[in-house]
Amino acid sequence: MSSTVEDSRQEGRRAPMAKSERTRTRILDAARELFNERGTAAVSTNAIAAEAGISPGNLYYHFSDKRQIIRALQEQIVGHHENRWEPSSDAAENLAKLRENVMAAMGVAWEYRFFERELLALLRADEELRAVYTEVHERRLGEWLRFGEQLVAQGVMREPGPPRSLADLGVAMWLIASHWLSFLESREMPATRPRLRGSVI
Amino acid sequence: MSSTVEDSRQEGRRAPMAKSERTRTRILDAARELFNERGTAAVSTNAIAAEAGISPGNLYYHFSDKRQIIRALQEQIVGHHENRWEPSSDAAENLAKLRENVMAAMGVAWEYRFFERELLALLRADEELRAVYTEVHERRLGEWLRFGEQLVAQGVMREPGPPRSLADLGVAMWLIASHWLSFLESREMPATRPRLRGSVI
DNA sequence: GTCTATATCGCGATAGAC
DNA sequence: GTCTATCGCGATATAGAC
Repeated sequence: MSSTVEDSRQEGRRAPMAKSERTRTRILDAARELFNERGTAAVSTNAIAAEAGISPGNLYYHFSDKRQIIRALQEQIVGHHENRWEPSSDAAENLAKLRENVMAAMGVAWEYRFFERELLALLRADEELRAVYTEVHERRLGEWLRFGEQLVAQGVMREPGPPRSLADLGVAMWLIASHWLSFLESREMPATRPRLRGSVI
Repeated sequence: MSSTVEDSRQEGRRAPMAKSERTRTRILDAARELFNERGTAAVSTNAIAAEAGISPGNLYYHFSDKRQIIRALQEQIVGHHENRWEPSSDAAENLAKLRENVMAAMGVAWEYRFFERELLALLRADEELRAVYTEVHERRLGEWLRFGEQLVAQGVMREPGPPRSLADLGVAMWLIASHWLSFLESREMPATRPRLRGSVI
């Protein structure tokens, strides 16, 4: 369920949802689930409504468009990645944080795996989506770089030798983190929590 | 164009194609191109026919189904990966082969990037596709393992320390090779040949 | 082999009742 | 806010002429 990820970084106690807000959320959950299974293009708004347990028409009260649904899901993803990678002056703490963040990134990548998968097509089809994506990832890579430099400075990690850079390492880690669980799934090894833990070290 | 990949492993001189065969090939090329751009579900058979320069009806003379087209593309992919990873007794030769194969894998992954991207959805939607996929990848991983063990035995490579194994390393390399170019593309750094070379070392 | 024409279906999106 | 009904469109797949 969505809760696996949902809980990790939200405020401890959630404000009671308005009725409208709850429906909106159920639509997004349903859409995410179906997108992951079949891909965005193969999922009709009708199917989303059915999965969410509402009428087709009602869906259009909350979202003007399928694209709007995808954009809303993107916002959720961005939210999940916010405010990690603040480097600490304590080396052990940073190492723990590194592990935790890679785990978290894997979890998010899994729950929203349709997004990484269809990334290029999605970005091509929606300029607004692309704008947000580029901006966020620019920022994220910068954060990772500062964090990585700190790790190197603290002797927790060796800098990769030329011609490879810290940025390259970041990219490689990002690629692995975002696709590892999907890979397991494709090999018919269902991605369970313990398996996730086992994947990180 | 497709030739980038097409040429790499085929017999030196291609037999002259029958008219039927040529149309079939043009359909597959068109489909691959469009699938990569927009994703399989978003591409109609009409669009494929148009891109291939034939009529919608004609397409159904050559393929009974969109699924059949995808299956045919899968066969091409499998063909491109056949007969690499035969370990040699010469260490330098193996190292060169490792590089060459990673490059080649990247190239294929790029030309057929829709396939990796939509993998889970595709496998879920087509039992036959899944059967071929599992079988081929089982075999492939075995080949890589024997190759990797040879590299270790020849002192070209260190075995990763526990709890990571040679198989894990293979998976990580596979993930990177299959997604690296797509990643570059998503960052708006178009994947050119030189960039490919630069990516491998 | 290839074309044009067409039947059938399901999707996206809106209108209007409750 | 939510539903049902419906319009218009485009997609798949087939039929039949050339």
